[in-house]
Amino acid sequence: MATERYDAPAREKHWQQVWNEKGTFRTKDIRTKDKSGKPKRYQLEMFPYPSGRVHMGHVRNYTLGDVMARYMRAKGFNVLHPMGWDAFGLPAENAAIERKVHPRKWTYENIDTMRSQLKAMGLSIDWEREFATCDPAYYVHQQRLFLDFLKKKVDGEPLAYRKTAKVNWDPVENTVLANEQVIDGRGWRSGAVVEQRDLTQWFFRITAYAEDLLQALDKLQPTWPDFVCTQQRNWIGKSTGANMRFALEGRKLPKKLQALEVFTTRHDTIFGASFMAISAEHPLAAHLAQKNEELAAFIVECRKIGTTEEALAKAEKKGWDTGIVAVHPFRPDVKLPVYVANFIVMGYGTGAIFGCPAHDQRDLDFARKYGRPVVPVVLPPGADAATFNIGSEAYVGEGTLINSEFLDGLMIEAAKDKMASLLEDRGIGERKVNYRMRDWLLSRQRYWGCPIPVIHCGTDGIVPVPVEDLPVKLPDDVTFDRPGNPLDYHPAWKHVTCPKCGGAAVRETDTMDTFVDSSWYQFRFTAPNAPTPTDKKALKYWAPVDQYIGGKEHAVLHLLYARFFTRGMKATKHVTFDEPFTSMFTQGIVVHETYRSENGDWLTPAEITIEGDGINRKATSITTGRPVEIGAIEKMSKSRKNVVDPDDIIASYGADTARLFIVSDSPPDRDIIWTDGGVAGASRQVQRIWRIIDQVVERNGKRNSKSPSFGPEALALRRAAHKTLNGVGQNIEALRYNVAVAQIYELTHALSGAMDKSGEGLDWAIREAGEFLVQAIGPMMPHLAEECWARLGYNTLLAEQPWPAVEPGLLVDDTVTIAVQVNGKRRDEMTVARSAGSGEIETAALRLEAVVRALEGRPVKKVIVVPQRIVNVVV
RNA sequence: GCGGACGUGGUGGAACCGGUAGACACACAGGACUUAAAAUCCUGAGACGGCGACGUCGUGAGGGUUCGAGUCCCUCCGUCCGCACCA
Repeated sequence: MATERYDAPAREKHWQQVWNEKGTFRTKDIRTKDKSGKPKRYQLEMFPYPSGRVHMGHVRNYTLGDVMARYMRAKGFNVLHPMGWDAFGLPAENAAIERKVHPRKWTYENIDTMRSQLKAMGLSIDWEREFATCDPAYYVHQQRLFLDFLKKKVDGEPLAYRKTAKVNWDPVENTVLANEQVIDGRGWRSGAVVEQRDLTQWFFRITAYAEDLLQALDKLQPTWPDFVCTQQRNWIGKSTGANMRFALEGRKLPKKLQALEVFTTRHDTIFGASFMAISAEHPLAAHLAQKNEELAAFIVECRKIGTTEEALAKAEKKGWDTGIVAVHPFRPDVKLPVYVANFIVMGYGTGAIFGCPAHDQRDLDFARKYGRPVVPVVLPPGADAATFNIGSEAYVGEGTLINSEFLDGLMIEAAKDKMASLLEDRGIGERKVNYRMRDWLLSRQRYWGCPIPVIHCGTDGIVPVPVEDLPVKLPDDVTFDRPGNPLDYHPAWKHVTCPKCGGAAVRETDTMDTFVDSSWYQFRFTAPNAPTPTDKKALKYWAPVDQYIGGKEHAVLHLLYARFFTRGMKATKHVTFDEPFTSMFTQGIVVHETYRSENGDWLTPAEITIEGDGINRKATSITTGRPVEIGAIEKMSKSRKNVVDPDDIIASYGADTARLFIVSDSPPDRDIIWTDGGVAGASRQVQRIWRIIDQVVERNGKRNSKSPSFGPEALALRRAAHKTLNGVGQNIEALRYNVAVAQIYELTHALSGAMDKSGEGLDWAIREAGEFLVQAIGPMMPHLAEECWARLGYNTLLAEQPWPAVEPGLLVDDTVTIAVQVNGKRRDEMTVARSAGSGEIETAALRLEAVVRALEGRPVKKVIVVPQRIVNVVV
């Protein structure tokens, strides 16, 4: 019996079945059934897109979350740990086009596959709360939220609204493309040159919360990764400055265009202004272009470089002199020529600037090219006003104002303040805060998404679909045999009667961006069957999510959208708080070596064998026997073929091995290199623990009896066991799983070391340490833990056991080993009683032979004693 | 260009508040068991010098603060990520 190998794949199926039958991980409905009075813990990982099969990134994500969920359950929390599917999206439509399979069928087949794969991982998930966002039972509530956002006004404007926006239009596919579908200015599928078209689109007014989303980051910072907070701050892009208006001269202009408004953060430098520049899309440019073909051509040219970002950043600054001039507001005799310039973006500020070349690099480049004057108005500290000159680099640092009349001598901030007040007094400008973030464009001209529940009526305009008519369901009978949005050319679906006047009307055929689906799913899990989007009681108990875990790639969009949506749902009375995720953790990716055959084809790890090690490692193709080049370690991807299928690992080694590999060695937030060697190592550990527990059982210690007195061996083992359990718990809570695993290994060493000893109370201690070991591995290797628990003679489930209480007295040793330094250099160490005082330690240290030798007879100047830590003898 | 993160043995990594750098693991070497191998167990190991006790050096580089720095401060180098003409 003792030498039997643990058959992980078989036993794992068994325990999964037991958990399933007993409903071990089913979370009780808080509204009716749970009366436990336990504190709650909501553990959530980003739900997957059902792309087809589970990949290692999923395995990592859900393992990390499951360890936390299982640990918290053992710690006495009432845990909510749900799973669902981010099921709308473009790949389903691509599959429909390429393989003639309906998006719904494709999606649900993938969900079935992936659900069974996730179940094989042994995740402690309440599968009864599962939902897919493509289910009308889910999106009906999303449509309701949309209608509430449509109605709700924040600062006088509705949260959902329509306006025209530029979209990427593929003239061959006859459809709108997402930015990532535009490659080098061409449609990814058709290869046609993409046009910019104006379409009326739906938006969420996320900018209404720009300031709040920014401010609240300070409160999230301690429990969110720094980089996520900084990226969100940059994305929101707050800048404080002023709007100012310039009178225009030189041509007859319509009233609206007679003044040019600019946004600036450097209103202090107005006396250094030497030109004005407006965007090619500015109304003034459009107006002038009507009667000027040359300008019209220039505008078209500007628009072209707008498609590739790389070119955009490097493109040479170009301008077109309109012949119009702006009057300097403080020096009426100074006229500033107005250019249409390719580096001014319409979407930011007012789409127009005044150029101050001395203190802005872009303006300087432009001024040098078009021969505009460069007058410094800020003098760096210590520089001489008479000789200070701008060369090829603009001065953007601190300093005092010069050449600026009434601003002279002021520091930049003071000058800005004075200038802003002056603008306001004169009525030609005002203080202004600008944000880079734009409103969230949620319209998608796609079939496989949540329909936007409005109706367009010739007489009543935009009419919301009445709540009782929801959901607006997607029609099933659609075809993908021609380009464009199937909803648009469906023969019947969009034709309806107007809910207001009863006349003929048409449905909105746009569907929602799938980021909408994932912006509130975390709340739906708290009451997945509620008749309203959220259930007050359930939400009050469970929300917000205590620990959210997911990929770094969602640092901005998904997390920012979810934060906005929570605010919107608060404004519409669906939730009572602002932030959806109390604590956020971003995991690293799974990477693997790449392999290429002689003719450059990528090969999968399964198609090759490797021999040797270090620089002698050689890879060979299994099918051809030819040498294979071992390439860089990269993110697992289908295109590089460096993928390992989780199913293969689970089938041959078991889920616990995969889970252990995921959590050992690499810190969860860093990238993890998947290697065969590492998997084999994890598998060995699984077997080692199984054997140790077997030995523990053979040893036949009893723990149910009263604790005996303990000899030194037993005491040492008990200390190790209690320290381990304590450390493992702390490290799991801090998501430092790799350190927790290392501590578990230390306990296995202590246990196997004690196994061939004997001593007073040792059998008892071995039994205790064995049980602690099983408890400690529970969150990470739950199947093995159940198997060991049963082997220890229990007929209960380990998953239902509380985390054992540690005895505080066993966490500290009676004696401590402290280092002894001479002049900061370690010379020896000594073991003293923990309670030893400074004087005692000092005398003992000075007596040490190594210390005496190092002193070389020199007089001791000072002795620094830090009890329990270190002694430093200074000479 | 701007912003962020990181840099520790052959490798992944550990080191709470500044207090014995290298826990734990992988790979490696030696040994035990075996006819042999696999599996398993034990031992060794940062580098350099020395038979040895031991000594010197050592956390990307340089400087600083301190009795004491992987940890704090400054400068530089490198890697990765995000944003990218944002006025």
